[in-house]
Amino acid sequence: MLPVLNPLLHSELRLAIISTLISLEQADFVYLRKQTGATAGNLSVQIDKLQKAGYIAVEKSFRGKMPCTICRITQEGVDAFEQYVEALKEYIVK
Amino acid sequence: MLPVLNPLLHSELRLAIISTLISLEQADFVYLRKQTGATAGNLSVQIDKLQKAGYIAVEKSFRGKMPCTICRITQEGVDAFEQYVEALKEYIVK
DNA sequence: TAAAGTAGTTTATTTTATAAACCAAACATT
DNA sequence: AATGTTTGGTTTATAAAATAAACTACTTTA
Repeated sequence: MLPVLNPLLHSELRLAIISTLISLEQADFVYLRKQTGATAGNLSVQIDKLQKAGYIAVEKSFRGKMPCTICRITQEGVDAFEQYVEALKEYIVK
Repeated sequence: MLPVLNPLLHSELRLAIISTLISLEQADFVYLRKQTGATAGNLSVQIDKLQKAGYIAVEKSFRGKMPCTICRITQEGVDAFEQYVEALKEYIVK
């Protein structure tokens, strides 16, 4: 039997967010929008889900006078991602 | 920008079906149920979608007196899967 | 012949993803 | 100084997808 794919990570946009944060360890909302091509609303919702799961940490501050939302991956997020990738390999590597 | 993941393949169950058929090139409904752990209803629906997309070919026959649904991957399905895997690598390989 | 099992399909429900609408503040224009 | 536009989001509504539950049709077994 094929392993279960963590449903929180098996979503294009959430995977894109995590994937970006894995190699960058910090990115703001605007950067994530550009990197993922997502709409602001969708990005906002998915960031929220990842935060509630403890996979990312979100810090709201200001850059100058503009609001700025900074995201970082947590250790829990790194672990979940690595497990997800291992499971995924069972599907895509013969 | 990260590439788009074919939404038809970026689904745990449909990916499991295609993944199984890639290495087996033929499998019946019962085997797919065991391999994926899916319910019969869900499997039926997802097989249908893959067939309508032209990614698999479905042949209904009888084994003795029991109905038997045999699935095979098509060339279109192989191509789509390979493209999907390439896109996915952008997400999971740093 | 009644009950239970097999191989599915159809339909209804729940969950998820996505888009559209909105908000508050900043900046730029006339 | 009001008016419109852009930025950086959030909230809410809608569409699409996954899943489960119910059903069908037939077979096997007791």
